[in-house]
Amino acid sequence: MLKFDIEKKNGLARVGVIHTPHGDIKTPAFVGAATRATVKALTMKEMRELGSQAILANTYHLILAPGSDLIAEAGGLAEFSSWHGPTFTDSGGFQIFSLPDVKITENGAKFKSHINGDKFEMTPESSMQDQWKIGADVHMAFDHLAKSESYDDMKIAMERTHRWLDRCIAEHKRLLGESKGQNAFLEDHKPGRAPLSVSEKKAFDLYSCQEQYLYAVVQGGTFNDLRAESAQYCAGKDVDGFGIGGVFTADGMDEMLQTVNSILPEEKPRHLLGMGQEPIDLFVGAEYGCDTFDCVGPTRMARNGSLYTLDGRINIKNAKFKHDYSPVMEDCDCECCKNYTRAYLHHLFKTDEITAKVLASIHNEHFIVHTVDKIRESLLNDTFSEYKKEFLTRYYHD
RNA sequence: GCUGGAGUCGUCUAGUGGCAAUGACAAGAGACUGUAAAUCUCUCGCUUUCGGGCUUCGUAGGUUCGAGUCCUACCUCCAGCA
Repeated sequence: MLKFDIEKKNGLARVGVIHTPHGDIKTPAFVGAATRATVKALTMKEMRELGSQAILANTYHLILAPGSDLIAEAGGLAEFSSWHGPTFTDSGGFQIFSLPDVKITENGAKFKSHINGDKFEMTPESSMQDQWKIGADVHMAFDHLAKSESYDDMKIAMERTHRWLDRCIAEHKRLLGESKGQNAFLEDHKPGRAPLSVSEKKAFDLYSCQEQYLYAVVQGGTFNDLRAESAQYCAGKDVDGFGIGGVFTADGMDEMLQTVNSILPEEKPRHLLGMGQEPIDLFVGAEYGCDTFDCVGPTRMARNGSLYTLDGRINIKNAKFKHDYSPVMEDCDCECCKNYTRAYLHHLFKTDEITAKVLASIHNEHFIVHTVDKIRESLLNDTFSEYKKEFLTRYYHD
């Protein structure tokens, strides 16, 4: 069982530490989105220096390239990417269900690679196997995303997610073994049966002495009764934590999280999947009991020239920054703000220099990571509501 | 000086009688939430009560219902010859 210590509670909000085989995560924490085993435009060294505690990679992208076998062969995600810290993988469900041609059956999802058209089928079992080979500390269950926002579609997706969750749990346990030395996966490959492939052997050697953990994913869209039902279902399962999926906007998120996190067992960590582009997502998420977050927003915004400041986002490409020799954000101690001016960033963006994206990504990722770190601090100091009010009033003031 | 070619929105470019005029870049603005995203969208002659109005394709004339497109002269640039 994944070890999670709660240091302090305030309503649903809590401050804690997740202990993973690759190190601790002080929560609440923002996890960098490293979809293809890299945080776009940034090195892992830069990620460490800007204060990131963990990264999240994506199973869909990694099975397309370079393949989960290769990552196992390379020694797992942390070793392969040189991150060496706590890692998460998303199951790939979200990506697959957003593809144009995807056939869903009870067994799983059939789809074509967006890169070369190769045919794939992902099932709860295959997602678990791929994640096992990729070897992140925390895996997400393979879930089914609704094809529309309608109640009926949400219900269908939720119910299938629940059935798939049971299969994910069974396969996860089989792969890792109920206890060390009693690995069911190895039992399956006794002499006379199918031998272990090289990558399976490699993965077995790597992970049989080390735990990997599984989070169930709560679905239900914007419907509180479905969210409650989903949370109830997941809460009763033998998993290490929970992902909360299918959330796209902060509107109504407080009520939804209140429903879900009041039901989920308090002692297990919760990850709010994909939210964190808007600071309000992080304040509301933490306030209502989420422990970790991930989002591609900060780095994507950065690559497109939209930079966070305490007074809201600015578009550094705007002509008004041409002669602005102040840092992107006053009192920011990131590598970008400590050394470079808005005018310089403006110039780098206008001339399409690679460094523009690097510096902007450092700043945005730092901004979001530190905003969550400060939320943690404020929860410890009992100043959360003041901090939230002050931050959001200033940030969202026109 | 002669011969040939060329001059179209900030730049390059399409255009061979119905054209405010193609495309690209540049410029200006916007979007982006479990990343098919170093991506995508909009504006880009001047105006407008959004119907339109006005001024444009080196310059000046001309032919024509109508000219960026045809004719004449001139100006500028390029190539070759002197």
